[in-house]
Amino acid sequence: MPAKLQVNSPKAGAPRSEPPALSPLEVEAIDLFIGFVRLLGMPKSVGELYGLLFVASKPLSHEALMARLQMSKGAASQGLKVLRSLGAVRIVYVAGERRDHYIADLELSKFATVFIRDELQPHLDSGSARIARMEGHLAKLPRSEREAAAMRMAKLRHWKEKGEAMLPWLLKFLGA
Amino acid sequence: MPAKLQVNSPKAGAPRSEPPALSPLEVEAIDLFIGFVRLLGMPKSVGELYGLLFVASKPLSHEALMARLQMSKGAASQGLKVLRSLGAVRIVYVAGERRDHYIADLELSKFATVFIRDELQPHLDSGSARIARMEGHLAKLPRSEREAAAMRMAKLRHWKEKGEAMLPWLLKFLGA
DNA sequence: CATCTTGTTCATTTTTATTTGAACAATTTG
DNA sequence: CAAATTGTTCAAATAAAAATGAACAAGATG
Repeated sequence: MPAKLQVNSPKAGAPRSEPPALSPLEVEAIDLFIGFVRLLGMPKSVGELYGLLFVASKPLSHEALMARLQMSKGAASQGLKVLRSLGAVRIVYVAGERRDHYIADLELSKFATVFIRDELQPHLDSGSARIARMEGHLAKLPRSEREAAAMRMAKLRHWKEKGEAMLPWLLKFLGA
Repeated sequence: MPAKLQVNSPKAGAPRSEPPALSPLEVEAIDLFIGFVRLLGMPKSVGELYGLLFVASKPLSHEALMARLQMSKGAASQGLKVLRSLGAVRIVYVAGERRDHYIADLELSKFATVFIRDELQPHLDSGSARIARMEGHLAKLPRSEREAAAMRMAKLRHWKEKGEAMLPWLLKFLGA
């Protein structure tokens, strides 16, 4: 339902001008960030919101975002919540405006940092317990299989350590 | 339809014994790799297949995988195709057996390497052209917005370079 | 304090991703 | 070479993820 975009003209009458279409620059930025967030397994609405905010020259309200991206109120609300939680976006006060206004934090590292903390870290952290558990099961294997399996466990441990060694480095790299 | 799993007993009669249930070790491995492949945005069937193969003490046939994981023939075929293309799994010849048999390549780096090559690289590679395009659009912006936007383009370029600098290092790390 | 505005939540719908299973092609076997 | 086995492909079914929109809560405003 594209028609009847918004019926709340500020005071009355005036039939709410359409929000300006997206400029080529904006489209390009949105497209870029859609790809980026998809890579991190996030919904594309998050990329749309961040992309538009990234090139916006001034703070945009929740409603402006929603209107210009033709996105539902709910989707915008949820996407902005995610972006806020990443620290990728920030609410700024705009004089005389009642609505929340958003600006992008330009530190792209925020995305990666949170991804590492929320996705990678937990996997590695639970890894030790898991490997221990697996080594426990090893004992019950027939002798003939035990050695090969033990070798695989060693591989796993090796990779876990490798991952753990890499993360701090990665974070430092990103943070620099 | 769990009944009638397979009616092809090697020679005749004998009503095909159920495939052995998954051992705790296998379950643990499968669970581990499901998480791992999900992280890379792959379907969980791929993780199931690789997980089972990772701890298997001998090559498993397509059919054995399918039966033990209770997965359809199609899913197994497609999952194995993916794993083969990653180099994470290999077909081995088993004397006297007609069916293909698979073993896992234990180099987990294969997953990451292919992910980097297929997902990250292309994004970075298309990045230069995109930034150039965006800088083209910049010229058409009103003076007031141009500077802020130019700054953002600089940020983008910076991150692209950072990414490009990181990849070779990452690959070396993984490959070591 | 009644009314409006703004934003969030969540049940429902829509869209997208994955799996299934049947048709097919290829290969083997007797 | 007919019959049987094995694996792939793909249309259809199912499951999972995301978006919608209406109900609601929390302020503002007069």
